[in-house]
Amino acid sequence: MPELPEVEIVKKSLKKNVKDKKILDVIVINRNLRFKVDKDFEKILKNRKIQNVNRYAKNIIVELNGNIYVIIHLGMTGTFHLIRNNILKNTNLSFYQSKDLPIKHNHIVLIFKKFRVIYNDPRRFGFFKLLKDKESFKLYLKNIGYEPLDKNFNLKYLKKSIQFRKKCIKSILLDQKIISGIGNIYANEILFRSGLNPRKKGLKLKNFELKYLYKYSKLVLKKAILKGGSSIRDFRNTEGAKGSFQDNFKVYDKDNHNCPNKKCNYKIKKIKISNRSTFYCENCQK
DNA sequence: CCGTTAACCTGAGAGC
DNA sequence: TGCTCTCAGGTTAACG
Repeated sequence: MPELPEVEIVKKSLKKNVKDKKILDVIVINRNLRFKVDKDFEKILKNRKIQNVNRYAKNIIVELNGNIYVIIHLGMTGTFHLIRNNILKNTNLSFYQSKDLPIKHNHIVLIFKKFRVIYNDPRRFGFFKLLKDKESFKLYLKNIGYEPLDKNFNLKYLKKSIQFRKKCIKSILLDQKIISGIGNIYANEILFRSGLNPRKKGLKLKNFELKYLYKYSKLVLKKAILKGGSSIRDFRNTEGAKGSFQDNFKVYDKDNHNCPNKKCNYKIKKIKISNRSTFYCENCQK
């Protein structure tokens, strides 16, 4: 479920706890995630030191000594739990789940000296991808479109990736190969703020509309990160802080609510675009 | 090459 | 209670 802002929060919590720590052991309980966990995953990670934890779009990048990279994607329901030795109370690293370690769907356990980190994922849409050299890591990133917070994400990039496409702008925003990091919530929110109808075709967008898209995709994601992400269910990060961007939703899950634009008396509509729920105001978004 | 659809999974909640 | 149906913050193989 997490999109760029939520993955950023998870990454920060993870980084704070595991950077410069050595992985003493690895247990894979279930290899059948979106991609099968590599056969030598345990062997390669064991006794390696975590040099850094980064993020690009919705991918968490764990950098280990010896040019080993682990790309972690949380899919729809992936969460991390950090459990300190000899302390019964669990510390949750994740969004969207209870503070306690779930009983079912724990798939991967990383054991450190003073704690262990457990990956839980009921639907198993997430993955752990092992990349064994810098080249394959670079290649992996190359196949992802720029995220709105990337310095290369600019008007020129938007023009060349949007203005010739027949598909609708919402599908473009959700296509990680074109623009990465945006998911269903933020696509809806960005389009409302940009005054763009989600069904509008990419090639119909005018330059001034691309400028709005540029502005609001950055702005919405940044603000969501500042607010600690969005959440519909309970969650805590390691500081016990809650995300609150859900209070700033203007259209997502607001069908039949009044349009937030005070000068408008229309109701927010709910439609489906390529099987994803889409919320918009037909008066404010042209 | 392009765009759309079905499929991958489990669990929560609504309606009966 | 329990059954069936729909929906969920994601991605991608397969198809036309």
